[in-house]
Amino acid sequence: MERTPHLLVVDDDREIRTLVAQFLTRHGFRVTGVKDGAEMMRALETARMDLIVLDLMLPGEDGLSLCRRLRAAPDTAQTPVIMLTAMGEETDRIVGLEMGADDYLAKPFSPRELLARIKAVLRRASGPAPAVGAAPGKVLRFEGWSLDLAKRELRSPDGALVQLSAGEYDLLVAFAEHPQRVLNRDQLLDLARGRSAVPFDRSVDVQVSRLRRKIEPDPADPALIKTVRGGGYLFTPAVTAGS
Amino acid sequence: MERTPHLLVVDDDREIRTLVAQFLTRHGFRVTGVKDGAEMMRALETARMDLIVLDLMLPGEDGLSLCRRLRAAPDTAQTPVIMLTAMGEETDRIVGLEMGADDYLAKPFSPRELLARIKAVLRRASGPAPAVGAAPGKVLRFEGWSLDLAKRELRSPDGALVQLSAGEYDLLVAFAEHPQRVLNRDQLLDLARGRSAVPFDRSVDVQVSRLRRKIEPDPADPALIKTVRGGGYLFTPAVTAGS
DNA sequence: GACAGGCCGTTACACACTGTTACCAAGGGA
DNA sequence: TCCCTTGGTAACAGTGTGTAACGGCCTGTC
Repeated sequence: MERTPHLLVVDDDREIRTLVAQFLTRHGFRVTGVKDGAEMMRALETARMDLIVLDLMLPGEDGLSLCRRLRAAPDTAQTPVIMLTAMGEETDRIVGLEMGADDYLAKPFSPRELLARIKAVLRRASGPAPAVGAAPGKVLRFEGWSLDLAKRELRSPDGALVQLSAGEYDLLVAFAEHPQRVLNRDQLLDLARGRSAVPFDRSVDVQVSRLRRKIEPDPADPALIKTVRGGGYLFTPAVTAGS
Repeated sequence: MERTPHLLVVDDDREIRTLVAQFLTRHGFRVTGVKDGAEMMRALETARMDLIVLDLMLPGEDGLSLCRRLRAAPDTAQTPVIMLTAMGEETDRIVGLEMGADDYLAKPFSPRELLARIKAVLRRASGPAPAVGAAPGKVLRFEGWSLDLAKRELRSPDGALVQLSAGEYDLLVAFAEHPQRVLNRDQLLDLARGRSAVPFDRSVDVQVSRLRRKIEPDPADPALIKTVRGGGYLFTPAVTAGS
């Protein structure tokens, strides 16, 4: 998505609305602020929105009901919604998410957190809708290597297909999606296997060793996957995403 | 090994400060308490902090102003701040968040809540991965040497890769990021290891000795890392940051 | 259902790293 | 000069990491 994402902020508190709008504008979004559901609908008729920040408590029709209506309309069924609620009540969160909100934020919230969640939701939404078994058709490239996320294939700089086991592939994706950042064993286990470490868990070390054997020019002196003693592992190359 | 997060508590009420510090220490943090902005700035010069708990009402410069200054300085622009205020006024909250605070807590607060928020903010701060391909690897150069922070690599003036252990690398980064400044053993330990010194701690001396062996032309008469008797060590070269 | 083959977690051992200790030398005040 | 303090570094021991080997599990084939 090249163009500036356009956000719609729906909140009846003028101060919050303005503040949030200013903050998000400073961070590179186009922002429209409205005070209730009626204004929201009018805004949606005139412009396509990339994401809606929706307060739960609104005069007139409340956020939940509006969210349901958004989901029902074909034009807005796919538009991500982040709900704001005054209370951090579990039930609100559950109901909000059930109504189709993509994320939820309890007031008082920090603008930074809202920003982070907006970015996360947009990132999630920007990939093509996950069809059956299809990963986003993305290719990650680093140091001549290319990692095709749709095909689950790795090609070496000379274009040869490198056979990776499922575990090696998942680990490499975890690394390639978090480059130049030290990842500890827990994080890697979580990213690649979706589980957490048990005491004396050495499985990550062993998988890293196996992966290095396949992608490092000199596995004894690794260049791509560096060990950070006491910290974890670091994927050193700059990674670019393409298709 | 996760390093213990180091928190800075800024509050002019000695009792609150001590109480909070004790509580947080019991829960596994390293805590430094100071009473005003001047002391805060001094503390930040000597140690890198992972999070700052900042009272709004302070003698001298107030919390808001300090927060703005923290955000403006490159070293602390990323350091999370949690604001404490005596009044639960909405405007204070908003202004605090606008100044760049990450979270906000109204006095009187329960230590547990503070703890929960600190943990949440730290989780968030370490949180989402930077966008793929976004991080431009920084390189520090001095006297022909280049220290690649993304790859964790050191190259000598003739371009050869110099193998450093994790500890040697971290120590060198600490030096290179604070050149031409005497750093005492406590500061070096904090910068490079994220821990504080125990009595009779000589580990810094030993690591410096090991590092010198690898980067000094003549380790017996060091030129890059000078010893300051009774003071600490001094990294003498001018350092330039590039990419 | 039996079997083969590959994958992956566990274990064990070798080796590298790092904090501690000890001893010696250098620095500096009296 | 003596003597105490401070720093350099060798030696050692505890800890973390690399990786070979093993075995259980799953999958595909017949």
